[in-house]
Amino acid sequence: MSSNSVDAGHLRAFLERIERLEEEKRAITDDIKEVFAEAKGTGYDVKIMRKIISLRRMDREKRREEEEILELYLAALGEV
Amino acid sequence: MSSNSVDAGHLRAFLERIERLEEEKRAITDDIKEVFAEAKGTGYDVKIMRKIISLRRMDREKRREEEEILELYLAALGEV
Amino acid sequence: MSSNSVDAGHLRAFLERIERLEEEKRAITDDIKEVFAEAKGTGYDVKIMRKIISLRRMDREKRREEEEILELYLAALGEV
Amino acid sequence: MSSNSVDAGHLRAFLERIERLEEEKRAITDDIKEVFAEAKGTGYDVKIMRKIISLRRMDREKRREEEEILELYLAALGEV
DNA sequence: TCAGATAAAATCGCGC
DNA sequence: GCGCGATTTTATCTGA
Repeated sequence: MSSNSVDAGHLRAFLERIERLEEEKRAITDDIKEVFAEAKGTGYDVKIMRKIISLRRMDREKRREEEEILELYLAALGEV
Repeated sequence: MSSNSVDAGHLRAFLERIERLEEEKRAITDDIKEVFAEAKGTGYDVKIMRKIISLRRMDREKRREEEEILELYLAALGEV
Repeated sequence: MSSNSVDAGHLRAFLERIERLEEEKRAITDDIKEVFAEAKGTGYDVKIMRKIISLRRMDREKRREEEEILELYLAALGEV
Repeated sequence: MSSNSVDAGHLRAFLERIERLEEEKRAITDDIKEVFAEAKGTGYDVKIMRKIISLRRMDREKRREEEEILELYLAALGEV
């Protein structure tokens, strides 16, 4: 940034957009907590649930990374 | 937890609710990043923006806590 | 911490141990950078190398998490 | 990179060197954590310790940079 | 109170 | 050489 003519009103708009989004994010975090609490109340083990979710996420990420490396390999072959 | 009669189909439903919420959360995180990127493109300094947001959040929390303590005082007065 | 009689010389010793370890860590980080640079000079694609390393690390972590969740399941069964 | 004649065995050697170094790095990270834990057990505040370490690092960097600029000045003088 | 999960900040390497 | 994106590191927060 090198100009001091930046529009402060514009900055304020950016800040408020971010703050609104952060509030939404916090609400979702709370929702997640509630679902865990509800599951726990139904008799499920939260720790196990977290592990399952973690493993499922790792599967997805692994698949994604494998696709990425495949593309990198193909791109490298294209350069041969 | 002491029963193994828990309903696996129900567990699956909980997991999927959580995963959906986590996805929404990630989407919002991305939105926030985008707003920062846009602000940066407009010439604002992201690091400074983060500081401002952090300070504003602290202000809000401080005000909230002050209101809470005021209510506590008022409640205590009511009991006099 | 509630005592002010903490031994400042002892604190200094802790700080120095940490600082020495951090220095060792930095040295290793530099070594890693050098190996990447050497590999790059030999004609390898650093991005692909990083992806391979990342995938291999994910494999190891996945295996570890699977063992952990197995133990959690066994522990849960023990409580039936 | 334009050749596909890269030696795969050589690549493997690079990857293993890096992975070994990363493991050493992780070990040191764990050592650092342990020292912090030990210090905490002795009654020190980890957060404050981190701040002190950070400040000391900044001091060292500042001094280093000042020396660098001094050398630059001296070199410039030598060219007069 | 503590470890473990999550989010934020700093750092680094790559491409233009 | 510099900004951008990815990775790593630090700090905060939550739950046991």
